[in-house]
Amino acid sequence: MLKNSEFVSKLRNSGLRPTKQRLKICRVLFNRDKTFHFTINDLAKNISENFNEKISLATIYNTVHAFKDKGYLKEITISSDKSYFDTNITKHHHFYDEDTNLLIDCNDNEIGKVNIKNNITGKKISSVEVLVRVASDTQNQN
Amino acid sequence: MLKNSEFVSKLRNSGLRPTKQRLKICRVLFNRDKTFHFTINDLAKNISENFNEKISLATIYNTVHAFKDKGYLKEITISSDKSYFDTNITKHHHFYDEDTNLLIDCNDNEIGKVNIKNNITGKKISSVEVLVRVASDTQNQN
DNA sequence: AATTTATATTATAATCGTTCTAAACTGTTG
DNA sequence: CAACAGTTTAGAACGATTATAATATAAATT
Repeated sequence: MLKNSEFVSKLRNSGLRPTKQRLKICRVLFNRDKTFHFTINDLAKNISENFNEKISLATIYNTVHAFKDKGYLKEITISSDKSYFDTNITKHHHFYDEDTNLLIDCNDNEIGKVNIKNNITGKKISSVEVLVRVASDTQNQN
Repeated sequence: MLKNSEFVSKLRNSGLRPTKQRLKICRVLFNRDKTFHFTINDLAKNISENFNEKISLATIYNTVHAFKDKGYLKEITISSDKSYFDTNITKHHHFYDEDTNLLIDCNDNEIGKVNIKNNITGKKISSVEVLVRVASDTQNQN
């Protein structure tokens, strides 16, 4: 629940000009109680439905990627044709419900720490991500 | 290191006709000592470079997806624009080297069992996948 | 506050990977 | 070997994303 002026400084601090479009997208993404998952398409739809003034699709792509590069968003790839963004940028894992196509955040109550015993020599771990796919009992398994 | 006749029955048993193209792809994918990771593009390139007779790209897509659906291949999605297939169909996890774009299989010596304490109510777990991204120490982290 | 400069936005075109199409071909069955 | 269903093929179509280049805006400079 940030104020507009807070978004302005957040953007300035990361070298992004606080344009009308970026501030609007900030409000849509970060002016909330809870974090959430979205696709570019979800976001574009949300904006076009809830505001009279439209934002070009190219700008939406640019902004989401800029926010991701600055660490304000995380990208979660489910399959080659499904990419979600997450406003929760803390380390966490996900359930993916194959019935509803919904992502659900996990916390330490659901998935214990992943124990990495040996890393590749000379490399540093940049992230560890667990994806648990779930489906209703009656569903086909693979 | 399977013989051609073994591929023929393997295909027949899963309801796939053993066509010339599918058998050639079987030989490229499964006539090896070690399992490996590949992209559709890798495979198409491999075939066009190493055989005089070409296979249509559509057939390569169809075949890889058919093999995946039959459980002879696993798909590993790294990011929205990178999808790999794995001829190792056992349960295992991966390191992804961001410097070289190479996938490396993990076994239990590298990553311990993932402890899923609570699943979503009414759902069954269809898969659990861990992806550990690594990069050289000097690389930018995110 | 006007001017200059750098950066961002826009609509549209271009691109790329993948899937679709429909005609020709091949494997299988009787 | 005839008939049929399944497969392959080249090329078209598609959809998501990125590039383009003109216009607009923000910031820096005067």
